Amino acid sequence: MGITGLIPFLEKASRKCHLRDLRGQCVAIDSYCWLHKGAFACAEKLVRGEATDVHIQYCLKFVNLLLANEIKPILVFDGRHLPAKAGTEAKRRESRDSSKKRAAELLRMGKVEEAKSFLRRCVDITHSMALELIRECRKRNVDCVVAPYEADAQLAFLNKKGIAQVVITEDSDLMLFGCSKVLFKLDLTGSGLLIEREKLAVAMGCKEEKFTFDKFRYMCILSGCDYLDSLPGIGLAKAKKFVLTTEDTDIRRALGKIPAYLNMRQLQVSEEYKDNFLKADATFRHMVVYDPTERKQTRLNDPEEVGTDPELCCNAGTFLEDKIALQLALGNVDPFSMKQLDNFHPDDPGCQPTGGKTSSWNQSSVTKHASVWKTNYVPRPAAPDIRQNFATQTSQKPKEFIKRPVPNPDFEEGEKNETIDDVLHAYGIKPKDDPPPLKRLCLTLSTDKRTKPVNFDEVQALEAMEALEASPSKTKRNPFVVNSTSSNRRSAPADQLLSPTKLTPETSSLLRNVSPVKRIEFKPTEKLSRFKRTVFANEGQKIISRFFSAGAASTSVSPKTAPTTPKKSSSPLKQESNLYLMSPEAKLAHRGEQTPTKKRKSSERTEISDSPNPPCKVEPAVEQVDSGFVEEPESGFSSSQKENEDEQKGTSSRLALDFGRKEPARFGRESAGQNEDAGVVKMEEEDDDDVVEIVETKEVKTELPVVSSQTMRSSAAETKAGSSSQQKKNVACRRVGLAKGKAVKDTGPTQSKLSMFGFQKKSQLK
DNA sequence: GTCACATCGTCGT
DNA sequence: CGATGTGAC
Repeated sequence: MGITGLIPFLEKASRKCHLRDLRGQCVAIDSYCWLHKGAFACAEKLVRGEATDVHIQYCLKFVNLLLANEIKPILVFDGRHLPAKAGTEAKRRESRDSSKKRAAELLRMGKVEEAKSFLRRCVDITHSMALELIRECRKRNVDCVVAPYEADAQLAFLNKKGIAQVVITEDSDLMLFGCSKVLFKLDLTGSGLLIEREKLAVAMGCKEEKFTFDKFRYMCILSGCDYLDSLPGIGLAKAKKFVLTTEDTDIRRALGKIPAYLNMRQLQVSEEYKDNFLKADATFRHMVVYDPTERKQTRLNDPEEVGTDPELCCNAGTFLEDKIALQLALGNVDPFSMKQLDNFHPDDPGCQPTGGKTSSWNQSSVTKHASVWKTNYVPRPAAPDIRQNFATQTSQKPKEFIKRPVPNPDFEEGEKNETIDDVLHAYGIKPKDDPPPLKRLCLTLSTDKRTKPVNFDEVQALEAMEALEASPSKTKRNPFVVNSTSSNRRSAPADQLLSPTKLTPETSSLLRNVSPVKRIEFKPTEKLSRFKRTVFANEGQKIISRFFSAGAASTSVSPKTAPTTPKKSSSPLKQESNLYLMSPEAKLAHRGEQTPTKKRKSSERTEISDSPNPPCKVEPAVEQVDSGFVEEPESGFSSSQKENEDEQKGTSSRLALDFGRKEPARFGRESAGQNEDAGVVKMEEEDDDDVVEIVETKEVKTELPVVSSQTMRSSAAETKAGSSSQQKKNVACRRVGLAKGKAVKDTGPTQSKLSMFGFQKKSQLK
């Protein structure tokens, strides 16, 4: 939920920012945001448990964008749920569950487009999705950290510790956790909205000397946060009024005065609310996080240092033993089941980056950045303006924020100039030859030539090209390059290395025994709005959908693969009904038309490969997981085109139950006690397993018009064929975060993004 | 002006 | 998740 309305509220503390302004810095990312947005592009596949990597590729686009701007990314993932958030999680699950029901109902009614919108809403980001992304990052030497609990606190910790100078997220909560710089709304052009802690006082309309970060945090909690609902009738505005009015430093006592200060006589502040307020506050301040450099869990802030009653930290998480904590932080174990899914270890010579399979745009896919997971990792020094922030913070709240650990003499002279630099950047003025970061920060206005506005596209193109051709031999300074001869880094003594892993193929194959079958029951009881009924009343009969293109037949499917096979719930009788959400492949299999192998014709492949933007194929999700499942030949992940082609050819061999092997999007919990009903989509949980089986009823299917999916696809193919080379270029450009080129400037969104970039200001300057 | 609530969009093509 | 619109005070 975050803090409702906080981002607009902090408008005065924010400014437009482009990634190029963060060059040379280290950025920690709330990866959930990317995964969630990426999952929209392939929501149906995810919900149905089909293999897809669209969401992963989407995230990698951002990663590449950061790399192209010479930024070191650290991807941070959510870990276990805090007890304090159990309610929120339950609500979300409920919401997903109901979306799922409505989607199924709409599908049953043949309203596919409507259903899709609901399918999108019930996608859950699972840890296995995170792990897919983590694996891709590992190949590229891009750091990932799974938070013990919430990614928010972990991000703040990396920021506080000086490991990451900026945090990228969509969640306004990050500000509460005390991040110094947070970049919101980052898009694929590289621009976003930067909110700085240093400017919070301005945003709150509070004098600098009267402002404390506590006041800001109290305000946010009062207005309602994830850990505590607000008092009725209290939002950000009232909360602000209160925290700026009260002089009482004892927050508990102050809370009692809310009704008086806000003229809300009817308002009651119970002791319970006060307790919960203090607990929520402690949760924000002291959540358990992971320190990758120390390889142990710690708290975001030490309760003792700030005098917080340890009792109040009851919702801020508990510590795990170091070894398990490391496994969790590396992403090797599922945070919920704590099952071991992988056995990556940064010290293991067998686990070194191999380079990810990427498009031709990024040949050198292994970054040169120093990994936080390497022993003796030295956090990069913050940029001067960041350091200034920390200095300010230190003077305001000595104990809450520490100074960056490693001072760098290179930065000592640059502080004043950065302000000028900021201004120049803000006005879109940038030197053509952007000097290396460290040097750039030391430039003065008088010595540089940065007076000529530079076309944004050109700048980006230039930078991207530079990044692409970056090689160790270039004279260009890359602040992240690991220099093995560097004196401030030394090899870790062998005895310091943790034993790579105790895992054996046997112990790590926790999926070996997985034979999942989930069923869920849906009753088509919910009603559509009158409007929707009107709109779709006539359309329903014409809807063309691959959901319904697989023909009739409903022979039972016997799972071919798993050593342990789905059992009772996959009885032929049950499988016979409900094919609504079944993948096309599954349906084919359902019809008994599967072929043993899925061999793609090279001619089909050619079209894709020759495109400037070939789908980045990645390794199968099961690659490093000894799941015990039989590996599909050449299955891997496939582009949507590939899926379609397979579907078109009808040569898919995927079995109905196979798609459960890639852990499908998690569905909401089964609502208990529902009766079976005709045309009901069902899921049933068994042994904590995650294979989802959703099938469609015969009866309904016969009511629905089955339209050749060939028709659809041929029209799609026409569209494709018509794509010009310019379009292809545009696509290719997007991959590395370039603006599309002049022609594209005319398009609405791009234009608006360009104008976001300071073109307005430049014109004002004239 | 402020708040609560419902609804929509997030991608990609 | 945020953004937006609407209706209630």
